[in-house]
Amino acid sequence: MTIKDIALCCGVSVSTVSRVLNNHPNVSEAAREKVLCAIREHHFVPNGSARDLVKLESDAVGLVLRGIANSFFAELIPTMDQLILDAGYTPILHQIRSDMDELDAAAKLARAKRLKGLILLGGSNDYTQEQIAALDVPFVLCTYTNSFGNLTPEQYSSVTIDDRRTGCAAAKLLLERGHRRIAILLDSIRDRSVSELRWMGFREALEEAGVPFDPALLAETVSYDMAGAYSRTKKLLADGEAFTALFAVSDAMAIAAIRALHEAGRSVPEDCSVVSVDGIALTRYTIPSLTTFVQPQKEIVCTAVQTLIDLIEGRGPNRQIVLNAVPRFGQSVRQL
Amino acid sequence: MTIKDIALCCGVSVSTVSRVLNNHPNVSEAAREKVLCAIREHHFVPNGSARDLVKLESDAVGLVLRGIANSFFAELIPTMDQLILDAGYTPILHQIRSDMDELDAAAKLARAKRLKGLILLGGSNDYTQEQIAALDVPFVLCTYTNSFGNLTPEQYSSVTIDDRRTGCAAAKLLLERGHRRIAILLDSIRDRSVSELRWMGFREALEEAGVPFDPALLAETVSYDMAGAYSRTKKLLADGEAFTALFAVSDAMAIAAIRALHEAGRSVPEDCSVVSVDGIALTRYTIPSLTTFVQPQKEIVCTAVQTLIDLIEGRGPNRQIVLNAVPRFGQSVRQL
DNA sequence: TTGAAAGCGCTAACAT
DNA sequence: ATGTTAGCGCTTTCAA
Repeated sequence: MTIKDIALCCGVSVSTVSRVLNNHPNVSEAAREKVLCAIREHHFVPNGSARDLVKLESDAVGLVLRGIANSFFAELIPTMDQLILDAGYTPILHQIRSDMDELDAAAKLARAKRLKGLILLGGSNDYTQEQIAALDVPFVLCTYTNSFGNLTPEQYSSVTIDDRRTGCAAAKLLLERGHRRIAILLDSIRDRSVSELRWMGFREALEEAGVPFDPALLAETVSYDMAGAYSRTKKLLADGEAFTALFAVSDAMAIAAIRALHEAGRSVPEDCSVVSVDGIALTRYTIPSLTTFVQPQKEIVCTAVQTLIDLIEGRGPNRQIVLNAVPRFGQSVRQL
Repeated sequence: MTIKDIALCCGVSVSTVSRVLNNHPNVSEAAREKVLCAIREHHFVPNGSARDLVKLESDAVGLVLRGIANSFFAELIPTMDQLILDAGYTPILHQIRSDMDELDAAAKLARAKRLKGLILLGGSNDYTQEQIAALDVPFVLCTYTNSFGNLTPEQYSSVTIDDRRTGCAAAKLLLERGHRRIAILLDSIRDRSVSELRWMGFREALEEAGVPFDPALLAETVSYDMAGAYSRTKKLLADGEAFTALFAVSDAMAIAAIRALHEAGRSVPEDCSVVSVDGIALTRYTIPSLTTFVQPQKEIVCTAVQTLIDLIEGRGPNRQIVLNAVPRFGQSVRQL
């Protein structure tokens, strides 16, 4: 069923059908009625590819998401979707597998679908000039800080919290409460992701406080999921190193860690304090509720979308926006 | 940048470029090399719309998801994606807002994108013949049971657990452990969704056991999120009706309820047992871990994809598959 | 108010 | 092995 079929069965030309489809003014009531009727009757929906092809301009912006199962990002999507719609654009969600290069995927997507812009959620922190150059549409990196110094501010836009500073603040929060032997649970200290940055901040804070860090308290997981965090914490406990607090780089990891601690007979916060980062909805409800550095979801979303729209509509230069993650005090931390 | 530009700058015709792009055999090494080089240099990516338009057949199957933030469904997506790819098709994720008609959205999507098939995740349980008729491609309803009897088995395929029976089993599990005053936390008892079905099973079990249900123990939330479940449980507690157990129709709701109980000074399972449905990854890690009726995610995904592929490739008729949700015993239930 | 026709970028049949 | 060309379904001038 094509526009031609509809035209045929209504005794009008394709242009008239097209006009009706696009709410153009110059169509007689009679013709419009006839066409609409045929459309309803045949459940006709115009072919998107043909439509997109013929119009040089698209109004689509891509949302490239790494890992749909990551609650923090999943929680951002609905609002982001809505804001993009409100701005008059069409959001296109695209999730990519964790083993793929998100910038490459995004660049291809942008070209293949003629996107107006891109928002990248949850990528790495270490992009090369070349990778960035491949993106020929405006884009905003969500949760990226140019911490490895490869890019210049003119080259990219970003909205993020300061991961390093957040790691630092988390450590300080624990130090201030008397903790000295603090374990850290993270993905990897050299994956150029938030893990590495939060780890750097964490180390800094300890150093500044003159507290030596025992490498035995560094717990790197293999995978970024709860199972990995759980078993790694088990191992940490089995190794027998003493610690009174744990910093987990994500809420999900913290929850898995708390379970491991619990099973080892160590209550949180009585026997071990736990602090993490993200502030997903769940953390208000767990027992104990989590003390976590909340990423300002609403602000992140608004700023990211606004920045992108400004770029698309030529209203502004690339911007790097760094927001504050503020601690929300739950029940997972205690004073020593 | 189009295929024509590449052709021009390589001194070949568009067909040669197209052949290279599609790995066709009859291209000389020299030409292929030249073209590939130009493609790399210009970061050329063929226009997807033009491609899709020209080929009558697409290999796309749509995954229509209601609510990306729902962990249960979010956890299914990656595997489903992979299985679809393995079968030689291209998955297209499409999330729709909760206030939209998912069948209508799916039908439009199928026509607009010439989809080969559809998998619908997390819709309602009450579709009309008309709605179904609008779908002109094979489809599988994931978590649908024709419980309101509008459809005939020839009309649709589905993969689901038996929600009614699961509600029944949940109630029985609690009854067997001596509970008589059991509260139930759900979305709505008349939204034609899983809530209503699980509620029906729950009532059945009570009746069968000769245990009268106190309407004061029916807790309907306004929204399907944790905040709603939390405040509704608070209200239930404030109302002062006694109950020794709670059945929550989803894990997320159970977790929120446990927090509300906890804040009211009632521990789980000591002062109140809690059982739920879904078996999301998280439930193994919460404290207490949840006793929950686990939906067999892997089986659901495999069966759904297999059924769809069979339908697409004309290998089978519509099938309705009902799987078992089996309880996984956590720490949230105790014997009275 | 309407229709005829060009062309969006690509693939594939056909011709060379 | 390579080029020429006819559409895919639609929107949009332009002419009537």
